[in-house]
Amino acid sequence: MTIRGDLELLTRTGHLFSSVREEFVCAARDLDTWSRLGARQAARDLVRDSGTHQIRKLYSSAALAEERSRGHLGELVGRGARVRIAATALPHETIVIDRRFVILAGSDTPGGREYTLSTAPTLVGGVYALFEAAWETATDLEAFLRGERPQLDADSRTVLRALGSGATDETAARDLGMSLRTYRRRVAELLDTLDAGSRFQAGVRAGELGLNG
Amino acid sequence: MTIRGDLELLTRTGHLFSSVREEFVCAARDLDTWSRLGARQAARDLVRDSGTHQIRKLYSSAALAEERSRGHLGELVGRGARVRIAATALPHETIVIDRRFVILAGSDTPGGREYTLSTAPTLVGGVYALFEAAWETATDLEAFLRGERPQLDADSRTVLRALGSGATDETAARDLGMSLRTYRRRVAELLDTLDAGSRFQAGVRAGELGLNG
DNA sequence: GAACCCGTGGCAGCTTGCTGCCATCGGGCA
DNA sequence: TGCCCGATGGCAGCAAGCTGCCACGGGTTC
Repeated sequence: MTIRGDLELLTRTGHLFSSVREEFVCAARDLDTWSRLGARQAARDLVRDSGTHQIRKLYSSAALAEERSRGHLGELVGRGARVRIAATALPHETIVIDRRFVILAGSDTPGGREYTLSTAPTLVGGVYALFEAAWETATDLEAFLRGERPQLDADSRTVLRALGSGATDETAARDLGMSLRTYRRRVAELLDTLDAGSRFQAGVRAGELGLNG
Repeated sequence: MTIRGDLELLTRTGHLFSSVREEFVCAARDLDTWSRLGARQAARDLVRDSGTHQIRKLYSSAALAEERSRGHLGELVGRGARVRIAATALPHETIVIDRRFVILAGSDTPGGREYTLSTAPTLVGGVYALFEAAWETATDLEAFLRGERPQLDADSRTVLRALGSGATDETAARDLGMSLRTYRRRVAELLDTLDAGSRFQAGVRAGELGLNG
């Protein structure tokens, strides 16, 4: 079933949100959608009486950009929801309720954003399975905030990858098209920001922070 | 569009598989489905002329249970496909082609397995985004196979900890009460068993395998 | 233009890491 | 005892990594 526009979404699916029995899972890029709908309050209510059901929310790191959003997420966690942060963009909002309904958000169009609501078990199951897989390996909000990765620039990331490849400085520098001296400067800077006393230690840190790809 | 049974699936979607232009992604528990369809050969053909498009396959670790399957996966990789292993079960097979079609498999029913084929952009986009998230954090087949931790003896673990502490070889050797030469032998052995080409890489591996603390 | 800052890269000298070679030591074994 | 074997450690030489110094080029500022 296709739904066009936020208003229709609210009227058509509003009752679903208050009928959650066991589980409410949601994947999204950030918290904009619901704030735009003014549905933040509804979500809050949803969480409030969540004694009976489980709430899981998976966001991209973009959700942490604004201070306001961070506060809201913290509040959610405080009320019993589980929040995790995924490494990818999650451009399409996805909601699965009780493994019975799935709501997928499309892209913005002139006529308003398009949503798809479905109860087909195949569809719900497939989406749920993928959500599960993404959820399983995402990092907990708390851990993510604690881990506050020292955010490296693109340059450092390349160096990191080169280091991880096991190449010597010489070949790595050549591959990256920079001089040996500069490459080593980069490495030194990297060790510095990672607060590592040796390359080995830096490797461990890099691994911990999941800076590899 | 709902499809009931494997036969119908083949006739209805066969042409899609040969029309892949850019990308073919697939998430599944294991390789049974396609072998059951005798479609293994078709998949092989698909990969063969994959010069133009990209193939990504995400499986649960169940796909590695059988020797035969492992061989098939290796073959896939050899032909240019990228294979990763997810931590979850992935009970529902999912295929996305060129970000235009999505095929979802349901559960077995008396009348045959049920499949859903859709081209709705919202749906395809949503599924694709979730796939992307799951993919991003899954581990590469190669890394997964290698990851069977090489179980180190107590000695190596001490060395590992010393390395992780960031100390130089000299101080580390002194602390461990062994000669510099021996310490370095240990380190060399360690790099060998970790299959690392540099200390940095060894650090990453050690982190991956959680051999710290 | 002159003065300046900043990132880069070459050079040099030093430290650290790596490894082949050989001497040594201690433990089994005939 | 004499022999073998594996582990150890010293040594030496080389490779790799580290860093201070200075020069060059491209911006910016005055």
